[in-house]
Amino acid sequence: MNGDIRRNMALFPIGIVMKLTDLTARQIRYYEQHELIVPARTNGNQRLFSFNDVERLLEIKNLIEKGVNIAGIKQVLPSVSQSSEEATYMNEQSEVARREMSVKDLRRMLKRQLLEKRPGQVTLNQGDLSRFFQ
Amino acid sequence: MNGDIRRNMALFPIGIVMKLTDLTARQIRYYEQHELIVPARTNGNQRLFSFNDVERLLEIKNLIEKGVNIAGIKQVLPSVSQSSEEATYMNEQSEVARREMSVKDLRRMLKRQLLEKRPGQVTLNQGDLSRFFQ
DNA sequence: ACTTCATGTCAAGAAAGGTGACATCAAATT
DNA sequence: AATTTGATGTCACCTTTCTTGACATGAAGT
Repeated sequence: MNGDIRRNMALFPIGIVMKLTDLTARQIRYYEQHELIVPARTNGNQRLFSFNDVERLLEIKNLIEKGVNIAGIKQVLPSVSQSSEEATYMNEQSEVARREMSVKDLRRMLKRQLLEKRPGQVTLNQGDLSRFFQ
Repeated sequence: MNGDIRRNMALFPIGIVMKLTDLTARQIRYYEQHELIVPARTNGNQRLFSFNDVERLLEIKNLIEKGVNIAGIKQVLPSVSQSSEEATYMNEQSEVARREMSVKDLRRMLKRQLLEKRPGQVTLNQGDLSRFFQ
């Protein structure tokens, strides 16, 4: 949608996303169950979230806090983007991996940037991710 | 919004609207209480609904049936139009009343057109009102 | 006069949302 | 290889909100 492929790269396991969004794994899986979000999966079936996924989760959190129920969120948020469905699960064999930085390195770097700078509460707000894509 | 002043004319008391929308008075007042709709009032404080109000109620009904709660409807539907707030309560003294047809006559006519043609179920659906404004 | 409408309140059922806690097994990381 | 992290599933539970029905009383409309 954006043209920026990084936004759709499936990078984060659920543990990271928990910390980024301050949602419990229970909640995140609950929202997936109700089709508010469709994260990619690794070959081993573990969820991997993209930046877009994380932003969507932040929007969901936002609406929930406004009292909007699941059905309402489905009306408000654009239906689950096919971009998630065809999300790029970047493994070491992918074409992108052949460039300067491996996915592993990218994830490590982002993990540091996103989490380690803020001890204690690391909750992001909507828009906080945008600075990574200026 | 439309330029068609008739869409904002406060014409129908709650009883008519009940039949048009198949909502109970309870429900309609409930939606007003929660600021989903702001009908005009007569001098005697009774609600008077415009065509726009009725259409809005049909949309609300639609969303309710999809399971969207009040908070969600507020997100989905454009916030209550100021057109309702400054809704034209047409009484016999108003300028429009000086034209061919009095408001009383108009209401009688519409009542017949909208209700008497369909015995039993007279529930309208979204868009049904549009034929009055072609 | 008769019908319709307004406001307010009690009640209550139903669903929805959200969580916690386990248990078991598989995947990933180091 | 060992440790951590994640997946699925389930039972249970609580709390809240929604949403509506049903009355009662008094005023407005026709």
